[in-house]
Amino acid sequence: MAGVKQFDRSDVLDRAMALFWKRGYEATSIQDLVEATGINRGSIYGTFGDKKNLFLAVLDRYAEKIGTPLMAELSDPDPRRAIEKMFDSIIRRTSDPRFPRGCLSTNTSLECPASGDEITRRIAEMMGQQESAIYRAIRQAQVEGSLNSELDARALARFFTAVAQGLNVVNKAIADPEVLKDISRVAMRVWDGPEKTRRRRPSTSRWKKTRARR
Amino acid sequence: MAGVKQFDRSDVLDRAMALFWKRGYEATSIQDLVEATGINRGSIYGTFGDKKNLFLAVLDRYAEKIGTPLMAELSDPDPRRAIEKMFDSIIRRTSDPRFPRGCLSTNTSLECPASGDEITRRIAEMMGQQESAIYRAIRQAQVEGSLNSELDARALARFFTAVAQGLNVVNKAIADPEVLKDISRVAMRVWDGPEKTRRRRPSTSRWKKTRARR
DNA sequence: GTTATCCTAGAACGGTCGTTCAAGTAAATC
DNA sequence: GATTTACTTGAACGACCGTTCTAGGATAAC
Repeated sequence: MAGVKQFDRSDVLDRAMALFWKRGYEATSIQDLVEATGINRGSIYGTFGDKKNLFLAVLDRYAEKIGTPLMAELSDPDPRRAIEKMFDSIIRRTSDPRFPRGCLSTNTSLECPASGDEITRRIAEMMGQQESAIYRAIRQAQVEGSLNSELDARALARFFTAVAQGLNVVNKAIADPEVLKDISRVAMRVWDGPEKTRRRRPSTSRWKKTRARR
Repeated sequence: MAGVKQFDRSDVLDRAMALFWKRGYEATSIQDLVEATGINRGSIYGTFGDKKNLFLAVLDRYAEKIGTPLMAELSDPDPRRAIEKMFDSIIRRTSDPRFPRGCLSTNTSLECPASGDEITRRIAEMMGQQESAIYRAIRQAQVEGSLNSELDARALARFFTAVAQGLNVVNKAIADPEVLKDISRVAMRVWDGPEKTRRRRPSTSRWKKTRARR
């Protein structure tokens, strides 16, 4: 058995993803990955480079398999429904035993293996994409007239992004979906609060700026 | 120089805390701690036991130095002001160069060095205390009549706890306090949203239950 | 002043970390 | 069928991990 790859790249990434997701980046060793994926050390290094590069490939896979479907929930023309669906999707995954707790990128973000490195940057980028997707959903509804244009779309997007992260953190600590539903339910009340903060001049997401600044 | 301790325990814990906070649990080695604290390996093991026990001592110190002052912000009789102050305190710490990014317990919670171990339990407990403190502030205002008793105090407490965690996550990724202020500001709108979820029968925090279940 | 006590200092432990490499083999190419 | 190519395999690398241990010296007790 040689000369041709004995494994499927995506399959290996999925198994590696499960391990990193469950145990974290630092705590997952190459030996663990060898055992979990079934392929040899040499093949891992030959295919992905080193541990960091493997993890970056895993992050891409994560964005594709978990992130993209999550953003797709935002496609509902009613932004409230859209964001509610996004939260529901997060909460639903919580109860699915196929997935480890929390969120791979949130987990790794806080683990922070050296600030300012490529992994941290990549994760900040993913968070920025999430905020942007929410922002677009809100803005579109405002342009179409179905949502009050006085609302500060950027602030709302930032808020819902933070709540999503909060859900992931809480979920890591406690399993009960009822807690998460409470959080989501209360968060949904911000739409028509009385003190509508004045809309500011349009500003881009700060995520990218931060990334460039480092 | 022997026969009597050459270092101050709290001082060592503070230095260890800074390191764990900045780098995370797994990524911080005993050697790093030796260099940062200035005391010898033998003294660390003699005083604190092993790495895990040292970290648990650091967590206690963290609760004392960071957690307690944060909870104290909740003492304002107006629960809205109380929680606003708590958020402001988190955001203020963000801009203070003396403190590393994020929150030590949130960071470590997601790093998760083996689910169900003592560290994880201890952190879940700390989150539970935070939720309880918020809950008490809300309930008291309801009993005193300054806050609508129809509001679901438990759900609100869970929500504000999650937002606090979300602030910590976002802050780890981006430095801009304006983003955090947006999040806090929007979160404050939930107080008098129109669809006041019905108050449920009183229920204790789920944190402890989850803890016991493991 | 002697003894007992407790802390310090740094060498040393076995184990595991991420990574590399030489040897071997099946498929592809001609 | 010979040669090349590409992947697998498992041993081996040095470094560093968390932890232990021994030697030695300053203090406290008597």
